[in-house]
Amino acid sequence: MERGFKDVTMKDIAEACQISRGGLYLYYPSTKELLRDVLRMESADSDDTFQAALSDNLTPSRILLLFLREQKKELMHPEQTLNLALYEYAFTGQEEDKAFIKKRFQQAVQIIEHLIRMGNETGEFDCPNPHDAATDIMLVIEGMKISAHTMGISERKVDREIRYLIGGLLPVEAE
Amino acid sequence: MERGFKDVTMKDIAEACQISRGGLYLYYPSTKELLRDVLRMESADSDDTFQAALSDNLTPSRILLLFLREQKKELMHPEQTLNLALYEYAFTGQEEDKAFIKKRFQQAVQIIEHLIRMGNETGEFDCPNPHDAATDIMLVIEGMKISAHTMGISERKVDREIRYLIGGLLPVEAE
Amino acid sequence: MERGFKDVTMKDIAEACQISRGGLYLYYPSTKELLRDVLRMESADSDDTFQAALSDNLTPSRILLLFLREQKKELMHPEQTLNLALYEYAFTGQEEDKAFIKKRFQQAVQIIEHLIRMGNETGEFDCPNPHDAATDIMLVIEGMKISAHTMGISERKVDREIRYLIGGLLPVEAE
Amino acid sequence: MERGFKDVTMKDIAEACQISRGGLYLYYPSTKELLRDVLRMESADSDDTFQAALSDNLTPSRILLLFLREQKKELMHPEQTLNLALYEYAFTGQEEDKAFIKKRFQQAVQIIEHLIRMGNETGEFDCPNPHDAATDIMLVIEGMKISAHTMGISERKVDREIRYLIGGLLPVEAE
DNA sequence: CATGAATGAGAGTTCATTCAT
DNA sequence: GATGAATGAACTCTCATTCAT
Repeated sequence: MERGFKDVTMKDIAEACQISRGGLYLYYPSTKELLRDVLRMESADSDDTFQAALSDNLTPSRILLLFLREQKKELMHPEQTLNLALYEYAFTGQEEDKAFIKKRFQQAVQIIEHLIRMGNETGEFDCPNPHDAATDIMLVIEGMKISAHTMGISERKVDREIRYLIGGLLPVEAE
Repeated sequence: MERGFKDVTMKDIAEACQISRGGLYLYYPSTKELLRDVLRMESADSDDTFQAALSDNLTPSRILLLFLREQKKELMHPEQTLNLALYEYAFTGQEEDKAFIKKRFQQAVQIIEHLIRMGNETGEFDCPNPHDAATDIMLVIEGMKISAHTMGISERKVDREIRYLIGGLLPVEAE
Repeated sequence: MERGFKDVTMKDIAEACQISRGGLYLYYPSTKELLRDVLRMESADSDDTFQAALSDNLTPSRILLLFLREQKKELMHPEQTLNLALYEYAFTGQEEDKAFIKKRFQQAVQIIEHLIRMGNETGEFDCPNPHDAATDIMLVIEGMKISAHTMGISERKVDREIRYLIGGLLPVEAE
Repeated sequence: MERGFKDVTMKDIAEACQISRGGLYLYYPSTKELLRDVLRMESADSDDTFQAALSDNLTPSRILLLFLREQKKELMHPEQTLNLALYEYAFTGQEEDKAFIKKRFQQAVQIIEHLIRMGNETGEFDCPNPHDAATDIMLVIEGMKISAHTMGISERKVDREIRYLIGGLLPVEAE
């Protein structure tokens, strides 16, 4: 979180963990493998959160809103996030790394798509193209994430964007 | 383009320019200042392109399409782009750098907003909220750009997304 | 055999022995002591071989030839030999180590000298200076050993050299 | 000379040369390349000495004796010699290195062979097989060199061996 | 006895940066 | 202006060695 991926050194990490440098090397041969592992753990965590929400019997629009609010939190405090490290990691990445990141993205798209379809059935949503809409939402989030790191993003803007995204899914008479 | 910002060294640049290291230091004290200058030049170039299109008397939807196609080209060949360097540069950046990047982004938003308004007048578009729509478009592009670097993006996906974005602007009966 | 003395580490040895590093340290405090022991064992082995040959009632020239053939085998496959390790060990060595190696060398000289004297008596050999001749033979062998490691040595050359050495011991009319 | 090849570090050399480590790396990427160069220079030096002796119109036996005395000097002070480094270097060596060392050895053999042939003509020597004899002499020298490093060698022994080698070349009535 | 986690010293290596020429 | 040799800081990585278990 503090240094991102490119700038962090094994020394930094060893010191932060209060472990010797040699000791750290017993577990990870480089920052790359280490980050990979950390990302995997984090990924597992957020999956759990998602599943919990789904099994809580909330309405689709409610769950989607919760998801977007969760994203908002991260957008407001990008420096408490591993996103910067993830991006830098991805930039150097081989195909294997790209596959890992792609999978993360597409899982999110699928879940949102699923929510939209459910909402279409309950009448909460009226979206002719759930897959494209879901992809679009995720790309906007991705765009906001990177914006948060590169130029900063205001809370107002995030809120407006969330409303805009949700608005696009609602039936016309509801707008 | 080859190394991004974090990995490139003054040595790399000096060699690529066939200049001595000491000589390079006469012009730039670090890769940071050097990249800043390169980005500024590039920015000026793309502004010119935009202005030229506007003064060519094309319809708003046509210009927007041209703009999106231009973006598509970059998305298909991210390694021939300075985006990676720009992102890495932004990640380390101080407020000054952020302001520079934000300005670039907002100029683009303004132009797109302007095009949408023009399109609303000519009847090509029917968009109740030009500013939000323009912001949304730019965020999607930003999302696709970062995706192109982190996980790769297929031409099909880009095309579908472009259609989706334009589709959102068209009058209902035109869909 | 694989790494020589300078390059081998306690880690290598522990792994090759499928023992823990800590466990290895219970027996040997360093590669030096360990090698010393291995060399001692090997030395004892080759002494036994020699003694066996002597008590087999072969003629002196026969025994000498057997000895030289044994050396030849080692010269042809220096990488299956501890010679490299021995040399590297000797290079770092204190007086104690030198004494050990010198003893090995001089024992061999004595045996060869003894064989030459026996051959002189039976008339197989005609060598006015058995001690010098024996030293000479051992030095040539030493020279070939080091050559085998440093530049390689062909079988033909070894054969020729063996013939040359034996030839120098034979009575003039036998040549 | 002090550390041999395996133990010497770039740091040692940098300090001995009163140069910074980074500075040393400007010239040599590793101790290997550095030693290679030093050996080449030394080799050139000793070639010159040899050539000078040949053109001084001394008798073959005289030149040979001078050569052997030169070798003796080195044998008496092996620690002022690069032999140890050369041996260790050779031990790790690839084919290229072996070829270099072999060439050195064979050049010496050729010169000695040449001297023996000249001596045969002048009647100073009576050696039926100059090539084998020359090889033998060089192997003995090699044997003494390695002995000097591994177990030490006394001046008396060297003298005796030199006499023995020369003796083998002289006509029978001269012995 | 044996293990293996942990430490810490030290080697290799690369560059940002300076400066005499 | 321009060069490029030189420096020195910092980082990676590997093991000899120790020690609690």
